[in-house]
Amino acid sequence: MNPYFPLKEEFHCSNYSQYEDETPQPMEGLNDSGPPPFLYKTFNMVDDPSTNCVVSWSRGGSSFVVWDTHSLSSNLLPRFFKHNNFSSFVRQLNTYGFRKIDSEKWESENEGFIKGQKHLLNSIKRRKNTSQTPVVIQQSLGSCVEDGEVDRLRRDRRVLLMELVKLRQQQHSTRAYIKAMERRLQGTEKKQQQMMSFLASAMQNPAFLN
Amino acid sequence: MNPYFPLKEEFHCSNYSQYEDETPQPMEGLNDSGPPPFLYKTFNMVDDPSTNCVVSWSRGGSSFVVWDTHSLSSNLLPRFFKHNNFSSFVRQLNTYGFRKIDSEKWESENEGFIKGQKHLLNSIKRRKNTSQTPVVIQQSLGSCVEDGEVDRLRRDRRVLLMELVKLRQQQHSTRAYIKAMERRLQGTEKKQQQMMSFLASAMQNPAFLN
DNA sequence: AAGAATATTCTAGAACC
DNA sequence: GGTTCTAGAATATTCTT
Repeated sequence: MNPYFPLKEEFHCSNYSQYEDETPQPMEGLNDSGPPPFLYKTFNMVDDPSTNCVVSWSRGGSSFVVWDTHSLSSNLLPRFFKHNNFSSFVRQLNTYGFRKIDSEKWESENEGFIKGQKHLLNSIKRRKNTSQTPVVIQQSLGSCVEDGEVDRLRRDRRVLLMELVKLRQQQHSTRAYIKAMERRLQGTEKKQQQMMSFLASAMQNPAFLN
Repeated sequence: MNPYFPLKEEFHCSNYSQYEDETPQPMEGLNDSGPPPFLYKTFNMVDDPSTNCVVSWSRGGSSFVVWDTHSLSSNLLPRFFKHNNFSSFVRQLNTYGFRKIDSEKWESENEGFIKGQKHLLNSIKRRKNTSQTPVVIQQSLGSCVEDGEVDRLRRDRRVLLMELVKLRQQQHSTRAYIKAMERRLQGTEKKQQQMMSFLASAMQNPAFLN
């Protein structure tokens, strides 16, 4: 599976696409690189009305449906990505937090993946790397105490100890991260509360705004 | 994806199958339930010479090749299994210890999966245990020499391993907690954004509030 | 060019049946 | 045990600095 194939087929969907919207593209923060390639590529793929018979937005526009997985992998994926494997596409979706939401159809969803809201793609975060743990714990089944046994045991213990130290360090930094996040969350929720009460006052006395 | 579709296509492979062998079927132990369904179904599927253009044994017969994944999933899988998803098929192969051995072709292998050796299927074991606490540290009762040191080392190792397992579990749940918190934070910050823009509108046009 | 981030591939975990 | 969906892990590849 290492394809560089040209595309052979064209689409002749019964195309009910009425030149949807223009996705105003909110002029992107000037020094912002924009959403990750995978996200905007997928967005464009879903958004293209000429391929709605293969993949399209759902009715509400808050998710998308792959109507023909074969055609998607054979014809669409290689247009946008460097492969034609549906499973690779799915892996990426999961990495970016998409969820399959229908056991009958192939329909997937993500809070930041909304029809006409391309700017929301920036809110989608890729899941981070999990800890690189080599794990060299190999088991042994020495029956009696052989000459190498003691050495091996000593080596094992050393490796395990190093593992432990590393894990503990990881946990330490993780805790720090959690603390920071908790503070952030608290702050945000407090601000939200304040804004709510401010809004309430404003609604009771609109003059207040001036 | 919950299909009960009839099969539409037939195979017209340029069939170079010359009535291979008869797979002597070594009369199966009488009180033996035989290999798991997945294995013999897959074996039969691969072995069927009429579908060699879709899936077949490799030249040596020690592995098998899927030549057409689309056709396999659409036409062959539903004949043998209760689904038509290539990924589900692959999942089962992995569960039974098969390995993909060629990055170009889709070729997979298992020591017990050999052309003409159906009886070997019985040697293939399904993987099950999840948290493989892999090390079987058996305190061999009759340690031969210098038992003091060895026993202590063994005890150390056991303790360290348990420590490791515990830490890993902790980390796992910590990650879950972080994930939950990240979601929460994201939601809150989004709401806040929305409220801000709402407020902005309201301030520009206070009548809006009524 | 090193090092980080993202993409692709293959395998495994986990929930559900 | 089987099917499905998601995640882990190992490489590739690309982007950044």
